[in-house]
Amino acid sequence: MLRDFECTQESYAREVLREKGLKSTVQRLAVVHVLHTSRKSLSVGEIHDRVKDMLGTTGLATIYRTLEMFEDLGIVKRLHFPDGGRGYAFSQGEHVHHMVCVDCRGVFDFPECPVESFDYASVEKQGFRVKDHSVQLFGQCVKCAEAA
Amino acid sequence: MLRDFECTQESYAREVLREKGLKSTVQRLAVVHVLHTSRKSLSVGEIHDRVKDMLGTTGLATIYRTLEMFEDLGIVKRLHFPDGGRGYAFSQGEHVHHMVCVDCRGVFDFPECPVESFDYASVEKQGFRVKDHSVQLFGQCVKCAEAA
DNA sequence: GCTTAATTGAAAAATATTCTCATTTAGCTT
DNA sequence: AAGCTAAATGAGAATATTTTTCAATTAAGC
Repeated sequence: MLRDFECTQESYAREVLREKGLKSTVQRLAVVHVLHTSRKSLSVGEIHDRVKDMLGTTGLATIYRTLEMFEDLGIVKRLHFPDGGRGYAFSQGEHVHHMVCVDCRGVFDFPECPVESFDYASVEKQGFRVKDHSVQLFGQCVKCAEAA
Repeated sequence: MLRDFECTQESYAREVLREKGLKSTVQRLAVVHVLHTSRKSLSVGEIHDRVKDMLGTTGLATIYRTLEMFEDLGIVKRLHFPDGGRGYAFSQGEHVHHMVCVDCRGVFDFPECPVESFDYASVEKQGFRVKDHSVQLFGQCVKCAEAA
């Protein structure tokens, strides 16, 4: 049961939490740790299991609450896979997009935004006011491409 | 209990189904009808309710099975909302992206692909082989913007 | 160290999704 | 238009997922 797992990402999370007047509980920091040390995105159940490994008993509801909160705070990103599955990935900073390997669910960031330069004219002609967007690339990472 | 609801979209679905050797059941065609006549994306429950209105009794499992199949066939698109909700929208043709109104869940197509011209170089430098992508724009439609 | 509001855990409740299998039906074939 | 057959459906059980409730615990400021 490991408890000292503090590093950059945990400090970052602490700060975001403090700014919002939220508490930096061991459970929350453990979620950050689990996510940022994982190369691949994790399901709620996987996160729960790993946090339990770190802290001993931990309620599943806490994981759900933490993930929802972290998503609002921009600390984690929820990913949607073509097969309908969901995964969570650590995501420091605002505007980062992700590509995910559909085989291993590995997550790779890319900071350039493919939509940035897109001309919304045709869209806004319909009166639609664009406020946000989500972009995900799907494919295979090196390892999985080689394995296949 | 309406049963003659055949029009372009239903014919299209029939054709796709026939090509794959799948049956064009009333339930499947009803799902197509419900989706393409709806301006907004619908949840599984909403689709089920509306199909029941059309056909009388209809099993929920059938709705799930149909939606999964239609997604594979490219007839419907599953959308993911920022609040975690999911919705389904009719989506004739291959490469169409959607913007969704976060208030009314209305769906608006746009055929131009914002990612099309994106240079994957930085991404593929990492060895990642991009095979597909998902793009969704979030915002407000005219009506909801005015109402707010 | 104390205090207090925020957070957690555990279990129940509410939802959502999948599975099973007997029955029905679409799409041939004749 | 009746029969055949594999595919599809319905009903409900079984699972899985997510949310809620509330008493007990804990982080953070004093």
